[in-house]
Amino acid sequence: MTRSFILLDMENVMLEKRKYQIIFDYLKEGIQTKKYGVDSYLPSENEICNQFKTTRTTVRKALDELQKDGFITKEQGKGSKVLERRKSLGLLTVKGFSQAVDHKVKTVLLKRPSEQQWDPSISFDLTSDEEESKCIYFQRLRYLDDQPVMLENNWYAANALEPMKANEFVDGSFFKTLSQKYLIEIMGSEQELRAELANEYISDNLGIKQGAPVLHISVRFKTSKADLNLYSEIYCNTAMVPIRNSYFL
Amino acid sequence: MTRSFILLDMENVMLEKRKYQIIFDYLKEGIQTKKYGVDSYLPSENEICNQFKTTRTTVRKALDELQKDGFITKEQGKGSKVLERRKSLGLLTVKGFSQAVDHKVKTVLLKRPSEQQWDPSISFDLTSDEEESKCIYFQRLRYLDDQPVMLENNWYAANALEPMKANEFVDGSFFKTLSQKYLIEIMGSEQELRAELANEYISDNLGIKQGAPVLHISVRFKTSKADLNLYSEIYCNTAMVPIRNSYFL
DNA sequence: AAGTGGTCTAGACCACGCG
DNA sequence: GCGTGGTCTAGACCACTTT
Repeated sequence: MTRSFILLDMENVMLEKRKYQIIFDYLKEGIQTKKYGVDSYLPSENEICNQFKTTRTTVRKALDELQKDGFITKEQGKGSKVLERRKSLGLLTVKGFSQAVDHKVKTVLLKRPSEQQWDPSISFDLTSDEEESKCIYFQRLRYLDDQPVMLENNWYAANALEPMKANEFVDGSFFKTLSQKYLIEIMGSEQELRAELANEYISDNLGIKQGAPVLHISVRFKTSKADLNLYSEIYCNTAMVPIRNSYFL
Repeated sequence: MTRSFILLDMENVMLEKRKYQIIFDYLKEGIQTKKYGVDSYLPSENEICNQFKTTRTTVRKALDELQKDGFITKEQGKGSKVLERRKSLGLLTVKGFSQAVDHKVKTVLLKRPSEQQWDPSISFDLTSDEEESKCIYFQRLRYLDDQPVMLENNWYAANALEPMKANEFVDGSFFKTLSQKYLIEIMGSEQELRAELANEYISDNLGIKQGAPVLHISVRFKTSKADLNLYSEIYCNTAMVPIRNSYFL
C-alpha cells in the first residue's frame, strides 16, 4: 500500500507534465523547428494515439490547444494542417505590407542589438527583474516603396535573452527569429497610441517636415518566456498609408 | 431497418444542432439575460449533465467554448464563474477609463441614432448588402474629467438592426445594449490608425486648437449577426492621455 | 467528507474528403 | 471503401475548495 503510493507520487514528480501537455510540446516543437512544415499535415490523431500510447480524447486536447494558439487548423476528413504564422496578435501592419505584390518593403537595421541602459522614454513600467538587468537595444527603419514609414526603437532585458546578432535575423524579423531559433512565442501585447508632432530627430529619419503629425505607438509584447518582454516605441508617418491591425476570436 | 434509418435522419433534421451547441446556447443566453449574473457560478458540470441527460465530456465541450469566447472562467474545486465582460477585443480604452476611481467619465449622445445615407468618410469598403441598405448613424462625445477626448461617428446597416432608442442604451454603451437586449456579440475588429491635424469641426468638438495633432481611428466591428457590422470613425485628443488597447491569447 | 473541475481511458457512430 | 476529424457515451481517478 505504502509502496504503491510512493510510486504514484514518484510518477507525478518525474512526469510533472500532463500527458496532453507532453504531446502539445512535442508537436509545437515539431512545428517551430519546421519538422512539420507550413501547409503540411501533422500525423493523424490515431497515429499520435499509437505513438504516445493514449486515447483520442487526450490527443485531441493537445491538438485543440495548438489550434487555439494558432499553430494549426483542422480540416475534417483531411487532417491537422500547419498554419503559415500564428494568429496575429494585434501586430501592427502598414496597410499594403501584407499585400506585398504591388509594394516594395524594406527594413534597415539602424542600430544593431547591443547592451545599454534602459531608456526613460519607454512608456510602460518595467518589472523589478528588468530594472535590475541591463537591456538590449536595437533600432530599425521600415520602408514602403522606398519611403520610410516606421521608426522603431526596441528594448528587452539582457538577462532574459542574449543580444541577437544582426545576421541571425530570420527574414529580417525579430519575431520569426524568436520563434524559429529560440522557440519563444508572442503571447500578447499592450499598446498606447498617441498623435504627436514630429520633432527634428523623427522628421529627419522619416523624411517629413518638422511639426508634421506622426503616430506614436508604445508597445509591450509579452512572450512565452516569463521574464522576456519586448518594449517598442514606434513613430509612424501615416500620411501616405495608415497603420492597421485586427483581431478576431 | 429502414424505419430506424428514417428515425435517425429525422433526429438530425429536427435537432440540427449538436448537443454541446444546445447546451452552449442555453448557458450563453442565461448569461446574456443575467439569469446567471456576473461573478455567480453556473450549475456544476454534473448538474448540467443531469439536466440535459448527457455526459461530462459533452458538457465540458460547451463550457470550453464559453470560456474561449470569454463568458466564463473556470475555477478548480469551485465552479464556472461568469465574467464581467467578454475578453476585450482590442476595444479602445482611454487610459484611466477603466481605473475610473480617480477619473470622471461621461458620454454625451450628440446625434441620436437615425436613418441616413452612408457617409463617404467611412474608411472601409461596405458589403454589397450594406450598400443596398440605408444606414443608422449616431454620434457621441466622450469625456474624461470634464475634458472631451473622443469624438465618435458610428454607422450600421438599417436592415440589420432597428435604430436604437437613445433611452435604450444600457449604461450608455452600444455594445452592452447589443449583448443584453439583442444577444449580439462583437466577434472581432479591424482598425486603421492615422495621426492627423485637427480641422475646425474636430477642434471645436474636442476643445483644442486647429492644427493640433489628433489620432484618427477607423474601425469595423464584426458581430455575431452575419449582416451586422459597426463602422466607427473616431477622433481622439491624445495630448492629455493616450489611447490604449491590449490583446492576449 | 463531499462537491467541484481536470485528466484520462476505451470504446462507438457520424460526416467529410479522396481515390 | 477507407482514413480523417467531429461528436458522444460511461465510466474512473485526481487535485482543489469548502464545510
